[in-house]
Amino acid sequence: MSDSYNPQEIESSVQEYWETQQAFKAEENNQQEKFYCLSMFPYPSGRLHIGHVRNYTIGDVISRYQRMQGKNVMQPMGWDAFGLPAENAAINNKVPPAKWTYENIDYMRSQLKRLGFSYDWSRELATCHPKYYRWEQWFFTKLYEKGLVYKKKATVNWDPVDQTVLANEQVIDGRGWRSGAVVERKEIEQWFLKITAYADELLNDLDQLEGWPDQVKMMQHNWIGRSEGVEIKFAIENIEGQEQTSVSVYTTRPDTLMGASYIAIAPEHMLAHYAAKNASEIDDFINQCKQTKVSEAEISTLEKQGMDTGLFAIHPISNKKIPVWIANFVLIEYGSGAVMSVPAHDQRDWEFAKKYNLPIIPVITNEQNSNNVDVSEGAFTDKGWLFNSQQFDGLSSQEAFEEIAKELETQNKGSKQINYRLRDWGVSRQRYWGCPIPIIHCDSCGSVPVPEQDLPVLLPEDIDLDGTSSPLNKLDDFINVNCPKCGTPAKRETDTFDTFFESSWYFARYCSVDNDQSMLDERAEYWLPVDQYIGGIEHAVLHLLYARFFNKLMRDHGLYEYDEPFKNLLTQGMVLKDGAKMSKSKGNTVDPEELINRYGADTVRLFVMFAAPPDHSLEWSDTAVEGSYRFINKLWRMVESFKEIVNERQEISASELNESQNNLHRKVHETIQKVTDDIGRRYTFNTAIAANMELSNELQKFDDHSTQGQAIHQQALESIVLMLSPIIPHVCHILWQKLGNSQAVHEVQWPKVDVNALKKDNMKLVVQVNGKKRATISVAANADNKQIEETALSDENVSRAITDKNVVKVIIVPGRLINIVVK
RNA sequence: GCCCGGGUGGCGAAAUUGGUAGACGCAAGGGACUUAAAAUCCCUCGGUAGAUAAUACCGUGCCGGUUCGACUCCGGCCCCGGGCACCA
Repeated sequence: MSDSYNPQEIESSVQEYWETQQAFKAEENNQQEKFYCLSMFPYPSGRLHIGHVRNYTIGDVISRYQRMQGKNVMQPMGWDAFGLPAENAAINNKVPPAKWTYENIDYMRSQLKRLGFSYDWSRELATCHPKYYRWEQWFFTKLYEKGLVYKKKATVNWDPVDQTVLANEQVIDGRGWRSGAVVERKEIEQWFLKITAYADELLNDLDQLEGWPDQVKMMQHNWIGRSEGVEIKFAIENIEGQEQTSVSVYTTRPDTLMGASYIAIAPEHMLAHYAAKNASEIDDFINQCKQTKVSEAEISTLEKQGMDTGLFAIHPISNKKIPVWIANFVLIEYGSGAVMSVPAHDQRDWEFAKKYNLPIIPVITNEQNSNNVDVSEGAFTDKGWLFNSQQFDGLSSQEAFEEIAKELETQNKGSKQINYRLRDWGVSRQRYWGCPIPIIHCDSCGSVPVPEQDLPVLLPEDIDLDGTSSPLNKLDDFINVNCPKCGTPAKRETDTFDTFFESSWYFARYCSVDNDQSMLDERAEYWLPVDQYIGGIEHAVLHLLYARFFNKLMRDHGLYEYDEPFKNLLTQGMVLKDGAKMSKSKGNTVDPEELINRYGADTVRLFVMFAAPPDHSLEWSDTAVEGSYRFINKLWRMVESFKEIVNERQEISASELNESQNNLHRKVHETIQKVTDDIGRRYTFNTAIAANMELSNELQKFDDHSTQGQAIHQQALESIVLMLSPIIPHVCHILWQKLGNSQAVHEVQWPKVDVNALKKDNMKLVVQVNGKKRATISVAANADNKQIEETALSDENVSRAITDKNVVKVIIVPGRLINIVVK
């Protein structure tokens, strides 16, 4: 009697086995090569979605594969537990965010366990727990002492009805999502981390990251955006007595300076406020510009609008007067909040100048000693040679860069400067469900960090939320404290950290998760850096840049020595259904739990790995899941029926194999070679699975009950079970036992390629004539080019294709094809 | 708007360094087994012509180029997706 495949039964029993054996508990061991495999931890939103399943299956396959390669593997899991959704749930359902979050964590943990991931659960962490966040509060106070933290005004989305700050995603068509009020930009005091102090290192160290996709490195490179240019000071006319009597601009194209025809400033610029004092239409315009949310995408897609301030700037070289305009697309956050506009040589400036009838002064042409450039249809943005530029005429753009910078420096009106697009990291959030910023505001001492012995600053958990302002502002017990320095009554900071703060260092804390005496310890030195990090491509810049930054901060604080946190990075694509990202609002989600109930975890894991390579987006298909289930059933039956014919384990004797045994033997080792490369190097799990399916198809046709037949058959089945065990671990655990093995499959060594088995007597070559396939020929594996050519030319189809023509040349690509070029 | 990806049969995909386009799977059609169904097994499966053959031509978003040879490289365009600093 043979058993039939019952996924529910075997999965729970295998999971129980792993748990009682503590099979995946990781311990530091200097005798063994370590492998730290990390998947981006989830936000505990309530239930796992398919994107999680995909991400964590990839991580688990890599972990199990590396374990079979003999590595000491650590794969932890935790929860990115602070964030907005908990507050929304609290408002909607009257349940405190902490309760909601911890309940979600419990549920999602049970879902992860049902999927059979090989996590070391003893290292689990949740960022909303004081045991975790106390260390980031501590670290923040250390950064404060080092001068890497400062306070400044920054813009937020303000809902004037709910009296609350809104996240960008809470602003819909310019209105607050709850109140429907038109949102305004508002400036408030916030804490910043000096990430710009590390801009050069963050940029240069990208070169070290050989295991990162070029795409991600390119995005970070462009995000940091290092540029070399000149900062130029334009004096403002008739503005004596004001705080600011000039305006600074930064340009990467000082060679176009003589073509500057106006200055554009941000609506929040000090000069804009000055100009608005006596002109109500300017004031109106500034207010109108405020009614847009704080996002670069939003601002750069706005219709370009501007208003003349009536002020004039003095051109630093020509001393001519040029007007100062307010423009809605100039960002106060970036640089000095002002730009010099050269409409002839910048497309955006050109469009603005056309719209408002401002002068367009061409000064660059693509021929030397010419003044011939057409800017009637658009700006000429290439570099070239100067004209119309006084003493700089005839210089190349590159020469002019130097000469103009020198002239400005001499006159004390500007200097060469390196600039970054990267801005300092604003970490303050005006929200409840986050880590309290450990600062106390004292009237006489200013901002005072909370002393180490008073940490953690606990977030009060039993609260009500109503959607207006932060509840921390209303908790007198929380706010009213004595100043740690002078002891007089003071106020506690009520802002919390950006949740990126927590996710910037969790990778390190897993190593020392139980340490209540310090943030990290020597165990971090053993495990770090992360050998393989896996997560969504949507994190390519922000999270991954902040984590790299935090890593350098921790290194510079002596917490450990490594420059970069993640050696290898795999960015997985989105999971789509009907061509759109799965989301609750679109109603196109698939609940993995239902699939597990129906088919078992192995089928779900197999499908998500088979449907597409990990970095592609994955198009969900319900029917295709059936196919994965069918394949597992087929594999099960193959093992069952093999057990019926086999008497006892037979050993392969290579010299005794007949042709079909030899062919299968070769196929087994070709498959091992391919699958090892696919999983170990290429991360193309889909083709690794396909190769195993191909081998299974051949094996199914193999009906040879002889001694050697059984030996080859056994090896083929065992190889398939071993190679698929990282992907479908439960069923492979059982099948491995059924094949007569006592060791647990996750502890077995990965199969090795026998190079002798790969040898072939003949090879097939394609014959092309003028690049078109005309025939396939078979020649001896050691045939020389002359023999290959003769065989090819004697082929019937080939000779037909070249009749009446002259052979010009013959190209032979070893082992692949032969191309006969004729005329 | 800016930065980064992607586009191949009815569908998901494969083709790893410029060398046989469509492996593997899904769906579909035909057949075997069965009283029947499910399950399983076998066959066909990019298009056109041809006889369900041999074979020929066309075919990897569009237009053009380089090459003996282009899904792959180059130039230009169209469409889709990700990110844009307070979603995570």
